[in-house]
Amino acid sequence: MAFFLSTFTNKVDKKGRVSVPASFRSTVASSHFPGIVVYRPFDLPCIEGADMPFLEQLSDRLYGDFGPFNPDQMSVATAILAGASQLSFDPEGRVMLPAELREFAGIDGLATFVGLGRKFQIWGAEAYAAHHQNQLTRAAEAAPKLPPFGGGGAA
Amino acid sequence: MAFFLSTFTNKVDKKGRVSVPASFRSTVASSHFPGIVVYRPFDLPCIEGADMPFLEQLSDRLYGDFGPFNPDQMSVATAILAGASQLSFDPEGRVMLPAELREFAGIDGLATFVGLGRKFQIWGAEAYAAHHQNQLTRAAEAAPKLPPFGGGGAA
DNA sequence: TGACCAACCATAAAAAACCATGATATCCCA
DNA sequence: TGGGATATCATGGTTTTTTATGGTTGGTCA
Repeated sequence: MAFFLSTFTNKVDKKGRVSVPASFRSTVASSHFPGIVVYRPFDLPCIEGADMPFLEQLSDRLYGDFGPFNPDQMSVATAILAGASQLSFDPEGRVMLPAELREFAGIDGLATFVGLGRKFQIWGAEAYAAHHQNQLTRAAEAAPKLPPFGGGGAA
Repeated sequence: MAFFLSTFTNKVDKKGRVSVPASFRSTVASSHFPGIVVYRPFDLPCIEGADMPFLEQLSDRLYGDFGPFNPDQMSVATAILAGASQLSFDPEGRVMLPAELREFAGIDGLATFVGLGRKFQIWGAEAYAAHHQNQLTRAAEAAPKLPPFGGGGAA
């Protein structure tokens, strides 16, 4: 499954197109849908994205645990899947960010792609600068309190 | 199997025809029945739909989990399978929603297609706006209680 | 014959492909 | 090791195609 690292800032043109960082493109290239999937996270004012297998796994996992008609499962599925969009690359490696998500995240002019492993986030460039500082501070406090990783399995 | 994402709102014309979102059409194109199957859900005032393999799997799973003569299984099978309709696309990619389901869901004028992974829903546009808000609230409460997703969590 | 349904045709708007360019970074060879 | 050639990447604009939508026609079945 795809793996996203590093931070990149690219321009959003007047048509809403933005180049996806080349390393993000290559890591999703092998998946059956050669593009990205973006959705609106619960709490943060940004766009979150991943590859298609990530979303399929999320969907199938929810269905598998609760059967296809559990109300809590349906609410989470609605929140994430219904607001998600499949974005294909144009021949130059760009995608069109949905206007609704772009407005929600306040992205205008510059978009910052933030690799977070199995998923990534897209922020307005200025908003990310502040968020990044917050996260660094918080991480320094939180890291010592994390439980130990299981020895060798997927964390 | 087909995978449905995003939300689209399309017009229902005076003959009852609705364009199925292009991405929904393409994801069911590979299935042995190149159309959609719609049925009336248990609790929600909307139409639910999926591709044919989903319904087959649902049926097989009911029989497999409970045996072919379990009364509960039969009631679920009757509720969903007996009321289901196969809808083919016209050359422009539209379907005719069965009048009974359209009335049940209160769909009139605008129909909202809501991708939920392996299945989707069709709502009257106004009714969905309210339902969606409910779901978001509920999801925010339910999400932390769900077991962790593979690959690092979804939100 | 009349209601209904499936194909056909037309059109405007939106999205995708296409083409061109500047800027980096990389490679290759003297 | 220096420096030109080359490939990749990000970016902007134009053209073509797809989509969604509306209406019309022709056929089918009660």
